[in-house]
Amino acid sequence: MIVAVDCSVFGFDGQHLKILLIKRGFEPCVEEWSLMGGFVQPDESADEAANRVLKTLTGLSGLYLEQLQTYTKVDRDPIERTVSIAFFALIDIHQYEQRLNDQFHAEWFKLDEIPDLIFDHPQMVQTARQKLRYKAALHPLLFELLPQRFTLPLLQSLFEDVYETKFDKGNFSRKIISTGMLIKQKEKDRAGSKKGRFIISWIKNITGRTFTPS
Amino acid sequence: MIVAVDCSVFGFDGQHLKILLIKRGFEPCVEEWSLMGGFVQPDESADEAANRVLKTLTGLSGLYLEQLQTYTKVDRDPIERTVSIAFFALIDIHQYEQRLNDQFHAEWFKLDEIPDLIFDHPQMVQTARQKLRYKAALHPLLFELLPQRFTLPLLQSLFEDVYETKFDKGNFSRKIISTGMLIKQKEKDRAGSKKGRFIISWIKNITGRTFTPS
DNA sequence: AAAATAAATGTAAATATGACAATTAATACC
DNA sequence: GGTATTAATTGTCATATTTACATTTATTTT
Repeated sequence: MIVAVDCSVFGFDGQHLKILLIKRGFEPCVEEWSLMGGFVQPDESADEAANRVLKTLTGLSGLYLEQLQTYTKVDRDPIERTVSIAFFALIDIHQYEQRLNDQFHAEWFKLDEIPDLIFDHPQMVQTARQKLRYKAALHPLLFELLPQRFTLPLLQSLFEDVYETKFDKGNFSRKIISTGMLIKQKEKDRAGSKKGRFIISWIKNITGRTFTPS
Repeated sequence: MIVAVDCSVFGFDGQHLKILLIKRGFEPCVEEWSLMGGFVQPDESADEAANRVLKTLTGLSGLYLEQLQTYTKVDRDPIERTVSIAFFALIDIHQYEQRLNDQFHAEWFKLDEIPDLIFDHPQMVQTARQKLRYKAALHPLLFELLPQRFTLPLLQSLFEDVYETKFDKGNFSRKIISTGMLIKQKEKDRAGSKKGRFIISWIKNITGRTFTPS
């Protein structure tokens, strides 16, 4: 039986949460859109395979990567029996090397503009979205989508896009700051603002802190 | 590559949450304890394989079954490269047919008395426990471990065992009743109680209700 | 100086939590 | 019948959290 991995790669361009899809260059289903994937090799685990695939696609290592679920329907791949271990990955979209776009015919899509996908990839994407919301409500996760240095309004707009709602500015600020995960920098980001927004960064691997936006 | 399933089967005997383990009757690791598992056949999905395995082991169909995670370390099986899709199942321990015990050398273990297990099965069990707690806090799940008809004190002792803590009787009752999922029956269970406890049952598939015990 | 806007702070109602006490009800046992 | 036992429900109260909305302060551009 063939074992594959498929990755839902999320990014945030400052406006919207997006997902990275590729146009397949090989059979079956050439020229159709799909998640980026690959086969698990004899000498690697699924995590290693997913990391390898992501490195190839994005040029980045050490991305936030989480196993989602394994898809095993008998006829999910029309050619040969394949089970696919689905992952989702979070990346700082600005670190993504655009030159790789051409090589893999990759493109970022807004989540409400996703084209038809092959196989059970639509399901994978849906499950990935659900899990992202579910988990981000309890764990500091969405920071992975931002640059190391960002601003509070940007963070808020990310949360708002992920949860498709608006949050109160004051409450959001209080809550997010109370986690103790953010470090306010001296500098400001002056782009498109009179006063300028403080740059903040965050502490990875803080133990045990969880939060939910209000 | 070989694809297998392994199931953490949970039951509740009225006192403690327990897990069903088997003593392997075949190589590798004969006579060692392990989760019940099996190989995914060419004509079945992993869910179907898990259900088949569970049917064989417990005599029961339609158990609550949830995919956990897939384990893929290269050398996890010393004989041949095998990936294993881990599941956890919840069963009403009283429906379990004891006669199957002998056939599979199966035994129920309290969670703090689990023997050494083969391969990465200890990890699977740990992940299953975590997920059970995590999910049961937000979804009506633990009912699956009880008979169709049970009592409130029994439900509470189940929660207390799962979360290894005590809950306030009044608060627990208010909270659990406020979900609207319970139906109080006319009859009572008189075993070991002066007054007798009302039999209750629960409504499956109620939409969207979540709860956490206090 | 005026306008803009980020960031922080204030406040108040509504709701939830958690601990504990008290009451009511049903039944077994003497 | 009376008493003990325990299930089930209800009361209460302090505390914490959530949510909505308003205000203040600070910083910078024009």
